[in-house]
Parts: sequence; C-alpha cells; structure tokens
Amino acid sequence: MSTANPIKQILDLDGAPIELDAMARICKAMGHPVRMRIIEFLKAEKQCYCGQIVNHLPLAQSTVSQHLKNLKDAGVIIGEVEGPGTCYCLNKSLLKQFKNNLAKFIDE
Amino acid sequence: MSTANPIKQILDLDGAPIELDAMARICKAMGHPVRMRIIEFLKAEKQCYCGQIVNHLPLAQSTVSQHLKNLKDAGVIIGEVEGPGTCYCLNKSLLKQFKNNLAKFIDE
DNA sequence: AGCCTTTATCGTATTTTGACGATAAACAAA
DNA sequence: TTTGTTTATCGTCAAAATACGATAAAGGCT
Repeated sequence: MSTANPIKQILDLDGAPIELDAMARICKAMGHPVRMRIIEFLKAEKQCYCGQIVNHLPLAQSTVSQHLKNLKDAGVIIGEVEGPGTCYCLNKSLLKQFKNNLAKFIDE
Repeated sequence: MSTANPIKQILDLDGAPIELDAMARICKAMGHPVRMRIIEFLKAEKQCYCGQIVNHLPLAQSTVSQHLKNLKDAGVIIGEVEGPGTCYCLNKSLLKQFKNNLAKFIDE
C-alpha cells in the first residue's frame, strides 16, 4: 500500500486546505444532474426509499443506488435501514454548514 | 449529429431543471481540490496569469491550463488576453448568484 | 525579422465515473 | 421455512476526467 495522492499531500502543506477539500468533496457529489435531482426529490419528500427514486427517474435501480452511495459517502444524505429497505433523508446540518462555508468562501 | 444525452432530455421535462443543471455544472467545476485551490488563489490575488498558478502548485503548466479551461467553461472565472499572456479573475457575479441559488436551494 | 516569454492545444496514457444486468443480502409476511 | 420485496454490491463496458510532455500560437522586445 503506497502513499495516497502525492498532490493532495503537497496541497495540504499550507493554508486551510482541509476545509477546501471538504467543500470540493461536497461540490463533487452535487456536481451531477442526476444527484441534484435526487437531492431535490429528497427535499420535497423529506425521506424516501431507493425504489421511489427509481420510479421517479429513468435509470436502473443499481445506478440510482450508486448515486445514493456517492451522496452518502460525501455526507450529503443519511441512510438508515428501516424494514426491508433503507430510508434516506438529507443531512440538513451538513448542507447548511456547506452553504455557510461556501458563502464565506465566496464573500470574503 | 444525433440527439444529446437522452437522460438529460427526460430530466428536462418537468420542474425547473435548468437551474439545477446550472448549479450542477458549477458544482462540478468546483468539485476538484486543485480547482478549489485555483479559486482560492485568485481570490487572494484578485487577478493573475497562468504562470503564477503554475509556480504555486505542483502541477505541469498544461495541467493548470486545463483546469483553468474547466473553470472558464463553467463561467467561474474570466480570462482576457493581456499582453503576452491571459489574465484571469473570478467571475464574482456568477459566484454570488451561485451562492444565492444554492442557499435558496438548501434553505427552502 | 528574429528571439524570448507565455499560454493554449494536441496526443497520449492512466484512472475514475457512470451506466447496466445479474446476483447476493436483509428483512417482512405467510 | 419459504416466499416475496427491497436494496446493495459485483462484474463489465463505454465514456469522461486527469495528468503529462511536446508543440503551436500570440504577443512583446531588441
């Protein structure tokens, strides 16, 4: 197991790149039209199962599940097992923090 | 010339996906640690040439130029030819609009 | 004109992403 | 236990992203 991305390491040397990288990760997760649609859907439904999103979008179940995983890995959504499936909802605190950090980043 | 991405077309049928897609595009452009660093650098320097960023980051000149092109294509930065090189600066109005749209999207 | 500086673009190789179908895993209900 | 439902994961493939060196293009200077 070699070292992680050497560029990342160098980039981490100065400044406050941790927050920058965190913002980049969230931006990346939101940087896809399908995932934006999923977020929008979750915003309207408050919470839902994977199947509902599959019914709402013209994509295979596995594809939607992958996008959900991306969003979950970035912390944008939270999923907890509930009965036969997994119930997803937005991670509102993270989204608000992201919003605030981004606003500060852009305004300052 | 066939049609564009069919998924995009279906996704465009209802709701207000244009703004969603626009936000996704900007998010995608900002969704990379190097490009975030470039934005941060431009924020501090107000404006600069490609070469200054190359000196600031451990990347080849062509790589930095590519990232600058990505940011420019998304509208995040503006570049105008000035003398021997191109002078880049942040597109503040777009960034503020993006910030506002995202805040509205997250808060509502 | 010739030269130097600067940056964009080309060609290429590697990695990552995004999509799918098929399958496995987890749980409820009969 | 068996069956049915739901979702996550695996394997695969095509397309896009990322990085690099090399080169072309544009502009300033002597």
